Amino acid sequence: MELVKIYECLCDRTRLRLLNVLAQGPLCVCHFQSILREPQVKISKHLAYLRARGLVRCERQGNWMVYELPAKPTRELQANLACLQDCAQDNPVFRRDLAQLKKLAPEKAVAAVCDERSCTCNAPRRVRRAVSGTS
Amino acid sequence: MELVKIYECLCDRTRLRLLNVLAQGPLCVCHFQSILREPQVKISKHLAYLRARGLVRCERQGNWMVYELPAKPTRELQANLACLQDCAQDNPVFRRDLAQLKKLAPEKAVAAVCDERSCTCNAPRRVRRAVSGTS
DNA sequence: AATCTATATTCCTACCATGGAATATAGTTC
DNA sequence: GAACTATATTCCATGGTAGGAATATAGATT
Repeated sequence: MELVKIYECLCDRTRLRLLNVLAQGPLCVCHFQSILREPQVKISKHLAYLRARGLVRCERQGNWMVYELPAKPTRELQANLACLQDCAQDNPVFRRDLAQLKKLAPEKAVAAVCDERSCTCNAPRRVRRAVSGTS
Repeated sequence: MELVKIYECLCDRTRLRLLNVLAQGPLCVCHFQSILREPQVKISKHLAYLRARGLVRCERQGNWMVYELPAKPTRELQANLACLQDCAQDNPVFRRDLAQLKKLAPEKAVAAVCDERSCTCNAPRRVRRAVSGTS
């Protein structure tokens, strides 16, 4: 039963948040990181989980991987994503995520990829490197 | 997030079948057994799982436990049960289960409890007993 | 080619769920 | 009250999943 696979994807809080944000349009991984404020491994793994089960697709754009919902979802997937959208209305977590999304890309409704040069998502790594240079 | 709990309940094939049948009305455990053709432990455990998470209620009637969907489900639960109903339309397993249900209770759309005397759900046990009596 | 950046994968640990066999429990009937 | 019926619970083994730390990879930049 394919339906079970869908529900398996939906029964994790992080994955629900990812899908909720993705419903607004394609997005790259580091934006997910800063919107959900979750570590890179976690985001990446859950996206892989969703990808393995056909709930999302992804495409490379330079350094960035852009994730998106499938163009032609199953009837079952479509119904459940709509249901999720519906349920997300009231939920403070989901609403906050969408607010964060708008902050990252205020001009267009949807943020696709980070700025050309460097995105600020992984700030900590740059800091660590600067420190090591002082020795 | 309560929504996750709902999806956790939905991500098992047996539980989906139980909920699909329950959408037609209250039902006792042994009817579930014969409709799904699954062993008693399995049915009972999954019903307990659903009960612990508030997806079903139950009430004793003599020897029988009658399970039913909650009278006033959450908005979220309501939405997801409706979505499940929608998805179940096409699914052969779900359809077969409903057909079995109608066979058990053709007169009324909904079967509540087994016959007064003895229900035929647990036939194997009676056989075993007969055998032991021959010694 | 060396370095950097964004993302993925591997390894590990802890936990939770599933399923079946056996057993317990709570009503019912005789 | 003893036997029976419907259902629940316990015990056990197995497998899947989540999360983090460390590491790998692929493309970009210098």
